[in-house]
Amino acid sequence: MVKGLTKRGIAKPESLIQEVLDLDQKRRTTQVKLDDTLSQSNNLARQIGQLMREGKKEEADRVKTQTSELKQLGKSLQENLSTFEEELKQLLYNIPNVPHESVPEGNSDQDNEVIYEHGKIPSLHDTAKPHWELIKEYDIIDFDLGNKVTGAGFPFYKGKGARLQRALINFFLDEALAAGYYEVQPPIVINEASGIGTGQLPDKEGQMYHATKDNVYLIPTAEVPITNMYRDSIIKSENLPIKNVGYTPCFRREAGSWGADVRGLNRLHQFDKVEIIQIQKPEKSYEAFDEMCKHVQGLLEKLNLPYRVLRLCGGDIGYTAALTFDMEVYSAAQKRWLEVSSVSNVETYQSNRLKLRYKDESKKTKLLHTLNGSALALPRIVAAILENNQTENGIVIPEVLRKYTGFDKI
RNA sequence: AGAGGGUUGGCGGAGUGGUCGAACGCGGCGGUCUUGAAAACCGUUGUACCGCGAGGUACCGGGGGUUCGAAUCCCUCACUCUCUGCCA
Repeated sequence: MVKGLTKRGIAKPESLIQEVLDLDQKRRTTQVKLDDTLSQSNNLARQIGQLMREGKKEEADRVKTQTSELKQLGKSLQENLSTFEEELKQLLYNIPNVPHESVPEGNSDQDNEVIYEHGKIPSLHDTAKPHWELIKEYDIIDFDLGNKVTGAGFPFYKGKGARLQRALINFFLDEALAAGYYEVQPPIVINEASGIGTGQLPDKEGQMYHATKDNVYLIPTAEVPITNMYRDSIIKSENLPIKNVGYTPCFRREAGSWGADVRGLNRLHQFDKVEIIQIQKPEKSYEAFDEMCKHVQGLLEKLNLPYRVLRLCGGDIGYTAALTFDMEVYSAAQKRWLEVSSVSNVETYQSNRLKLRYKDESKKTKLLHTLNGSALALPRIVAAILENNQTENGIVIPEVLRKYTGFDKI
């Protein structure tokens, strides 16, 4: 654990862990004392009840005098206990997940490991354009209109642009269904408890749109509502694994960093995504992880997009994840790799907060593992399709999408 | 948004101050009976924390209060339902 947290660049994991252990010890001894005190006063209360029923009022009154001291003690113990519990909770909520042993060390995305590459990087003609020029030329995505109606990062998709988008959503959903996922359409607004359940709160408070009047948040990913479906539940072993897929818009405030890297569709405040999630027994969660990665790779192969798979390093991996693979497609005109999917095994980090459990063979209640992955995030896929498939006389729609789009060229 | 009702164990649904963690029904699990199954009957059946264990403690939407004692009384918040209004 110390090693794992060090990979994340946490300065002194040892002292942090020691702090947690100390606090837990204090919590425990306090609770024992409290339980004992309560036990005594429960006994006295029972005695009084007994005496009252027998009509021995004076005796009951005498016993009553004994209770006040216990009550006082109980109260202060209770206060101590609550304090310790609250401190412990705060401490634990602010510790990220411990990375899987295969996670490489590193501080930034520079240190991520490329573990697989697929497809040939297309060589485009000299006049090839980046997608932000193509969308203007063909009038399929309109940022100016978005600026007018909402603000930066909220584009309009128009005509064949809108239809391409819809085609991709349907294609991704159908592929997931074929792979055994169960389709859900979750709410795209969540309450605070859900945000805490999947770990967006308190860590990512600033990244979500917050409707303060009702204290609800716009989802940054469908992972939040779809995983929170199972908050506070004990899943029957025979119903595992749970495999759900859902399409939703996603909203991210993404404060900071604007510039060339985030031009056009590369980063938006609102975007569409099809998300797959799995809930699986601990011993099988890494099988599920591989299956999910294969599924995502299959999608990219069917779309004929060159891609690579990265194993994220300790410095770049998300707060809640134990292991994350990012899938990046090559966007030929920008000459850049764009992240289009991120598959994570969160292990028990979320289930612990969600109280998401199952009964194992020996009928013990145990925490499940949760996994999530994009399959896929739309805008960058659109960007890559537009750029990679551009020709002198139009943009060629990938074969697999044509039955969804109803046209084969833009 | 206004008025009123509700929130109890996997589900339904009792319970208005004292052995209530909670009747009863359904469902689940185990058993008897049966060639097998159904029916019937008997038993069992929540979660968490502490403890080697016996056992103890907490939880009847959340938080607080009254009381020796609260599922039951009071305050407060949330959610939900019905009616009215508005509305895709």
